Amino acid sequence: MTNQLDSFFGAMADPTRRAVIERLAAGPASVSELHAPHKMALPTFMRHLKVLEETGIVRSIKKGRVRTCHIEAAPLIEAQGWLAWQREIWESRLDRLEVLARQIAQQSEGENSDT
Amino acid sequence: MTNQLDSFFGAMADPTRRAVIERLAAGPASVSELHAPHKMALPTFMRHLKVLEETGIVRSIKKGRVRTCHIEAAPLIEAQGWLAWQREIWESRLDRLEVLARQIAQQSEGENSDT
DNA sequence: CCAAAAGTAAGCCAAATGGCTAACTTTCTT
DNA sequence: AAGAAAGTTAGCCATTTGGCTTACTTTTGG
Repeated sequence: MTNQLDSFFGAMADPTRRAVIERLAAGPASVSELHAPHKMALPTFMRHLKVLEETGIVRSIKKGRVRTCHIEAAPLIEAQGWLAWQREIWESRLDRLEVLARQIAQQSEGENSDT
Repeated sequence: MTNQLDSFFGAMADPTRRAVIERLAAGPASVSELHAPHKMALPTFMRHLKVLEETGIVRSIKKGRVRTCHIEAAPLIEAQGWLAWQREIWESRLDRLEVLARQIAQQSEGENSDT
């Protein structure tokens, strides 16, 4: 995936990975602790963790045989910023759009609007 | 994908689709207009549009032979909300985490922290 | 020093994703 | 009525993704 946002959104698109984020938001945890609530095999789960690390959303340090993971702020902030930015732009003309959409809808009385 | 957030993040993970959102934030546009800046084949592009529609991020109405697309607010707002929520939780303890991480790092002087 | 604990590594498989072409439908425009 | 314009359908293909098992390494507790 090309840039920061690509990999970030890609990482967040999976429920397991979002659950890990939610858990880590409450504080750091070991791989096994993070794995416990998920019924998939450990190696499978590890790959989700790896995705999060490669994206920079999660960091980890290994002490002895235990790897402890924690959240990294920057990517989340960037993504939130992008969404906020988009929202600003289109919200500033949302009322106009609604009007426009309604006009088009009325002009096309008996027509398909979906699929 | 299970819930709203899954499909939303999934949709946003593709650069073509994000570009479409960015374009549509500036105002509605026809399929061909949206397609123009992208060098992929039309049918391929159409499938990106379809993903956006199925996710509810984009709506469209067809009048005559032209389909006009516009942005839908709700999903973006929900996603932004989720991110903001996460951020709140973990930012409230970020300083504590930094301290903790540093402690662990020091305890494990000559060890691997990655891979 | 030996076994359990905690990760890692390697490889296999099915389904989903993202790209293509070719052919078809519907709606203008002339 | 003919042809261009704007989508749409269908089907093909390569890569990626997300899941699994089996086997291995490194710590650590007894």
